[in-house]
Amino acid sequence: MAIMPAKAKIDRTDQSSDRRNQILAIAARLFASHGYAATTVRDIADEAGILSGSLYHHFSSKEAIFQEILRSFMTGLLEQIEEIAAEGRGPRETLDGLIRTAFRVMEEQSDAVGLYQNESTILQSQVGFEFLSEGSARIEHFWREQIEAGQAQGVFRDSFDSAIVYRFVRDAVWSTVRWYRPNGRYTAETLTQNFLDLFHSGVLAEES
Amino acid sequence: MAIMPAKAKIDRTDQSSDRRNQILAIAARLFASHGYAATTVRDIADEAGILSGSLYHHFSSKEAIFQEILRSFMTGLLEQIEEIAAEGRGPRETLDGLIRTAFRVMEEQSDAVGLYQNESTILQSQVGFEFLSEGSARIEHFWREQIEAGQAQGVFRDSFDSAIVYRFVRDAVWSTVRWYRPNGRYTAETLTQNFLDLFHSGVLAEES
Amino acid sequence: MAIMPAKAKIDRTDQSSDRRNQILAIAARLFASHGYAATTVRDIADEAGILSGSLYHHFSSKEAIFQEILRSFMTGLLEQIEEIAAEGRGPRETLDGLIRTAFRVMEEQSDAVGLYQNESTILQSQVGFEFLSEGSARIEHFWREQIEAGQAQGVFRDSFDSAIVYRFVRDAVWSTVRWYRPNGRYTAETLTQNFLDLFHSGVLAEES
Amino acid sequence: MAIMPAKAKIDRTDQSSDRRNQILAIAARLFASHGYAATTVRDIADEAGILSGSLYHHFSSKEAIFQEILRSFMTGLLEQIEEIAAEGRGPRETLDGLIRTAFRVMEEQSDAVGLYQNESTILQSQVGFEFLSEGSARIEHFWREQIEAGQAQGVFRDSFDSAIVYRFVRDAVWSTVRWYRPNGRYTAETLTQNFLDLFHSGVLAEES
DNA sequence: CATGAATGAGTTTTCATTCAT
DNA sequence: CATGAATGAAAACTCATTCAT
Repeated sequence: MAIMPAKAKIDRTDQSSDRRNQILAIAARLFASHGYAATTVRDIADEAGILSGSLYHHFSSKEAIFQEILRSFMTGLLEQIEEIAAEGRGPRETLDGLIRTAFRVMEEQSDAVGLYQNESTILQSQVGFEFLSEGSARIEHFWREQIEAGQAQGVFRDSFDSAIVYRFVRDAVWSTVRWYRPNGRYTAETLTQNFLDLFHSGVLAEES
Repeated sequence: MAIMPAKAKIDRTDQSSDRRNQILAIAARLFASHGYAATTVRDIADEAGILSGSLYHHFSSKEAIFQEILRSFMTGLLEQIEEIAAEGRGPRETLDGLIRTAFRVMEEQSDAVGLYQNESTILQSQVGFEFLSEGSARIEHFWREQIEAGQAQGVFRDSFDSAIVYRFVRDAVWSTVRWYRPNGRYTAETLTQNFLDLFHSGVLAEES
Repeated sequence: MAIMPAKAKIDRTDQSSDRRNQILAIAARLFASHGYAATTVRDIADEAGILSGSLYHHFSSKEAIFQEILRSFMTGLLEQIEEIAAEGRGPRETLDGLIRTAFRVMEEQSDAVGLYQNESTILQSQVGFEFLSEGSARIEHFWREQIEAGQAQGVFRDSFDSAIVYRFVRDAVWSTVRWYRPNGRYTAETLTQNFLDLFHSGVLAEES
Repeated sequence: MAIMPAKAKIDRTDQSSDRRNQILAIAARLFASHGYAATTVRDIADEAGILSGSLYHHFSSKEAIFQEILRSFMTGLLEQIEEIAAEGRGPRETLDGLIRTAFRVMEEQSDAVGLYQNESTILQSQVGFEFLSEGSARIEHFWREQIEAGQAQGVFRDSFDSAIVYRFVRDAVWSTVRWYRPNGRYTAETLTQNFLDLFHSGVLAEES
């Protein structure tokens, strides 16, 4: 089962020079913290220690930077999911794996995740960002297959709708990026544990 | 137990004229769909059928419009929660009530909710928007009291952290605004049912 | 000798209602303290307790208010000078009288004087404000006649140019409006005494 | 005796490029002739041959231009006065020197002087323009020291107040900028001569 | 690669003025 | 007389982008 389509590595100017990546990281952080529209190319250039005009030696436009950040995030995410799919384990183990992965990605790439969380509504139908809907549709499809397989096998209760539950889970997990602070009160592992616990069993105590 | 502080509503121009409210509604919709920064005062004025400068007869700035939308949303939300608190029911019933209310508010004020979801990260530490953190802190506090009371009474399992669970729930519920479409495939009631089911019991089938 | 031309009382809407005069006084104060351009009609209306649009029931434009203030100031000033001229005293007594009068006017109509001091450069060649140059030319003419008469009579030294001295005196006197504070350290009488002393004898001690 | 404080010139963008100075000169002229508020950034840009937005490449705001003009004027003026103070001559010679210098500065920097004359009232208590009051207080202090020293030494008559006389002199001298025209009827030297004559001996002839 | 100067189209905001009620 | 809503023109300022050096 292929989550990702045939590899189509986009490399406009694939001089993955340090400079480029450094700028991408700076931009991701600023976009995530102030919003894409509210971040100016000068903000990015300032932090990179160059003049705003000089950014155009590395990227063709502000939007190109934005796209590249999200595209590489989405590509990486799909690869991770692909790996889990490749393991071919049962529905419960697979979903647990997806959830663990999501929390890990949220921690490791918090800027891209935050950016996606804040701008996705607006991006959904934007030209040039179709890869986002495509990627997220592919992920949703895989998730629903797993949920429905689990329900068919009696591993999961069948009183809920797979699409709805998927979205609740997805949003709850990714939204943590808004309040999770590395080196804060909680570790990503604690979040994962708590989430899986809630996900598996809900809040109610056994009513034996 | 008081969720809201003493009423102190002193608006500089508190003429809740029809025109004002009409403009607020237009602005809320535009801010929610394109983002605050990407919405121009001219967009708002155009939809209101006036010139952009004329907006300043009603509001002192673009940000003032933004603030007023969020402030009245937060005020209304706190009132709703206050009502539930006033009923003084048990933890499970109270939380169920809060969740039902949230879905209802999400449906009725989707613009304000969407706006809050998309811009909250950026607003968190913005001057003039402190009422958002204050309100949300008050809500979180009430939620956690209920969760912990339920755990103490044995109604809820005590294997999870009240703060973490609250945030998962909050984010999952409010995030629905991003994909829920009135008159779409799902009703708000369906969402509520599915959510409560998941919230109460998780996904796993009884392992008897 | 007539300082003023035939009476041409300007009364566009000569309802010298209290309201009008009240507004003129408010406007004069604001124009004097913040400058004409930096004072908005709304500032004036606010202080008058009405809406800015309502000002237009009393005056045809912002500039009309400005003109009326300066015109009535100039008219009054010319009348005062006329009176002194009518006394027909000698050059020294006449100039002393003019100086005394100027300090008195400066004290009594500080707003108009201040306004004139700050905006005169710009107004000099403005259409609609020709009465200012006309009035001030008339005053200068009278002054120079007196100075030159005094020099001819041997009352004043004749080592200086009447036009230059007139301007030094005029500017020194009127400029006091910028720093003189009623009820402050100095009285207008003190200023007058000091000025006359300096004017008459300069700073140097007798070199006997 | 130090008139100026320790040099602390730290400009954010201290590239005294030709372009900057050129723009400053244009702005000074326009501000002086039409007033600060009545001069638009477009007026300045037009004369500089660029678009109004391009001004912001050189200066952060219209007010910043204003400040820079006045600040460099005040700095230069204080330096000149410092030089005179350094000569350490007697009160009469020192004051004569200050007056000569003032007329020279008035001629050489008529725009800045005119600007200061027209806008000082409004600027007096404006944030960011404190250096004006500070500078002028320092100058006043030096003048009064000289006047009082002269009175103590019997060089000057002691029938007048040093503060009042200083202000008369200052205003009479600087106000000439409003009517003095280079290449006009009078030279700056003529003004200086007339002023010193009046300043030293007043208008009255010897009453032998 | 980077600078520094500029463009041009747009933004929010201001404000004198008008006018139906 | 006054209000309240609006106009319309212009203001200051922003910012992505270009380009000669």
